[in-house]
Amino acid sequence: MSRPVEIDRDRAFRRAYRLFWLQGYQATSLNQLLKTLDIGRSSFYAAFGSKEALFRMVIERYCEQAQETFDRLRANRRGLDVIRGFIDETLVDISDRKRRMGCLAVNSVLELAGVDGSLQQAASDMLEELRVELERELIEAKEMGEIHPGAEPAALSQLLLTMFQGLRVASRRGLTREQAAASRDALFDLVKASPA
Amino acid sequence: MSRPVEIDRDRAFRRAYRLFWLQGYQATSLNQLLKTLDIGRSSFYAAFGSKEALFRMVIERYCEQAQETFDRLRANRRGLDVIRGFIDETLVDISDRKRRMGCLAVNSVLELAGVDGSLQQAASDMLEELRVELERELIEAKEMGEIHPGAEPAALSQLLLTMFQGLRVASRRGLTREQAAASRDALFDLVKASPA
DNA sequence: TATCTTAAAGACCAATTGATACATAACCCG
DNA sequence: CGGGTTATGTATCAATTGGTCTTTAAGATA
Repeated sequence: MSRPVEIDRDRAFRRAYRLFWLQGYQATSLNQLLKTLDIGRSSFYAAFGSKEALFRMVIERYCEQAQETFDRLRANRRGLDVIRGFIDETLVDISDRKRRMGCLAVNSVLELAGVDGSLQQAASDMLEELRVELERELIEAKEMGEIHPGAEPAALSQLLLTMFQGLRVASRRGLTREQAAASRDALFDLVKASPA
Repeated sequence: MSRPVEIDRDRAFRRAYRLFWLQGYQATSLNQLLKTLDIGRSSFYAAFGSKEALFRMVIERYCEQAQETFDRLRANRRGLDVIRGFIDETLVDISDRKRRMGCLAVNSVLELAGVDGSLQQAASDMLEELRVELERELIEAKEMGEIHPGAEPAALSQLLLTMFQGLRVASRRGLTREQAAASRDALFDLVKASPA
């Protein structure tokens, strides 16, 4: 039939994923991508369409990954433990280098504000999805009696998301594992106490 | 002696300030700057040195502005009221468009992570300065009995800064005035309650 | 008025941007 | 062993990037 594909698309995608996450969209040039993915220009465009299209896929994949993490955690936890697990996996129990990368969605929302509205929206949507997941677990936590019976999961999820976003900024500023753990604990003290 | 300056440097600077804040460093091209500042290339380089140098000045000015806001607020408030005033002025009582711009320091910390470490550091330093200001007022608040006598201003200032950063992200995502006000109130409930 | 100093306009620069076109090469099938 | 099909390598593209350099112009002083 034809010449077979030599390129390891998944491998290339994973590298692009990491590079975009690390540097952001604008700061990542096509040449750097080609070098990092170790593929030629033609292969790049054949496989991914364009730099922007690839970034879109990366964002999408990032969302799925977060969803998968939630689903996995829910297999053997419930309520606040799910949220705690998510924070641990994304903020505390990771290498310093990875913590430095922050959250791709948060990074993108800020970087792309004045560049590409629809890309920014995609990133923003992901954060809203995260909030919904948080709310879901807060509802569960309320039923389980983990949090105050008068607490409002919707409002509380908003507060949690804000804290999460703030921690991701701190993360990029060099938050240490110890500080991350302390923030997590403070966060949970706060969730359990609210409303006073 | 010589030909007199025609350029309104302050006016140009103010425009650059706003443009960088709105779009970020990378997304703002030199040509767009020249058009917006309404000056020629020569005048630009004579007045500001380079795009990067100008951005540095903008960041610096942004820090001063925040300091001035704090100083002004302290003229007739103390403790938590200073913090509340700061939040109101930077997050609540502003136009939707301005709220959309978020915080230049937060934006820059995320955008410049993979671009220019020293620029990023400058932005990050500003946030640390903000935390120090918050801590100062929390100490005052503690002496005034506004917050729990067992509260630790250092830790609480960290929490506040995290919330602040998170709100600035939310801000760029389109937080409304009402949501901002609600977040502010939730924040203060939390500060007064802590530690439970 | 002639000259000196300096500001501003704009031509020009190499380098890089993301992207395309075309040529080449690899493989399957007949 | 060709032909057909498709993947890859490379030359090339116009546009834009931030920045410099030369020229022109404006005023002050002598």
